[in-house]
Amino acid sequence: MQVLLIEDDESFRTTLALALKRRGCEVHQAANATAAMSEARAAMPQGIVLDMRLGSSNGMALIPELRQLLPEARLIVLTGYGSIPSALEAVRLGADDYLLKPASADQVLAALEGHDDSSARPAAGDLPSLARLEWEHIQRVLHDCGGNISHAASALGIDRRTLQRKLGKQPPG
Amino acid sequence: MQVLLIEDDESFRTTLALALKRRGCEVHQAANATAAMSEARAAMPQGIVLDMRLGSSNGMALIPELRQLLPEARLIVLTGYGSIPSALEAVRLGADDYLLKPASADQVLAALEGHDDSSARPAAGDLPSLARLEWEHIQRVLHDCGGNISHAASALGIDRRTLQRKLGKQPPG
DNA sequence: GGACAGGTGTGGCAAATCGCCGCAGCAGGT
DNA sequence: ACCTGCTGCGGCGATTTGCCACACCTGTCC
Repeated sequence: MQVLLIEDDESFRTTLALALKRRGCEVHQAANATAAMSEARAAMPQGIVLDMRLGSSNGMALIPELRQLLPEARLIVLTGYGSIPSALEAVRLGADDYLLKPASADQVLAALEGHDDSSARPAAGDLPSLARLEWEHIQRVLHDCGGNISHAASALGIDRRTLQRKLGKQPPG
Repeated sequence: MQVLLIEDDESFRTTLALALKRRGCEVHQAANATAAMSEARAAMPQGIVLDMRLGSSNGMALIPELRQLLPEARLIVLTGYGSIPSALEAVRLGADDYLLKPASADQVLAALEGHDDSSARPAAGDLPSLARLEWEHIQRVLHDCGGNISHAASALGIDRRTLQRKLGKQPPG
């Protein structure tokens, strides 16, 4: 299966690309919107994995273009923070599925093959604890700020010192 | 506009029904799956608001039936705790939009009319503050526990007294 | 080189918060 | 009546938070 991986975070992209290759995919990579479109035209992949946040531009805008160029391709959106409205927007624009980072390579592959990944669908009665939710959100925002603790703290609305103290502790299990 | 409101929580249903009537809708109500289908056959509404959790049964299973009976109707899913996978599942089954409680009557009406509610869609780079995320999660879990503060507190992993104190304060803006 | 801005790690301290106890009231079931 | 479970409230010690300060490092600009 030919897969086009559009993702600006290089370490994450290469890791995922390697994992997909190991699972038998032929992987093309792109780090920005223009490279993504030219790669798509050149390779005509059957599967696309698209990050929502490509540097400054919005990956969402790429969905219709990709869909028009490759109507038959399987288009998966991969995003860091994700919300229900943005997920619905993505599928309205033509995406087939919508995954949250960190997503395992198996989850991505299952989405590319069109399987419903039941492991990602929480049971009806299971609710994350407050501490766990907080920790996951902190990790997401921190990664979103490129590891910049000061910016992450102000985005989270808490003191930089408090963020540092929270990061120094063990994640809740 | 004829609207069918399928929701088992009576107080929430009557409140929302009143609000929709005040906005010019003709509202039919149903509290369970069988009543919903017979009401749908009788009234042939143009709009449907469906709660995901109807007592013991799963509202998700109703979506294909309703869609088959009323292919032209606007079908909105309304759910208490909600997740991205379940939102995608709902639209795959034929829902048009997916809202989280607590949703204002204006939000519901906007969804019924097919407007994209931009107020619910965060800008691409905007990240919710920790306090806001915590507050929303608390509201969700609390509603999911049927308003039972003790159960919600233990589900959240915090003390009951702490939950009471948090609830006594204003939501973050 | 020197000045400067921005990010990070560390410490201290008052104020706010949390966890945990108790108590009383009130509804529902036996 | 009795017991069980949920709720609201107060208090107290332990923990956490917000906000200061300071030193260190890394670039950039003059």
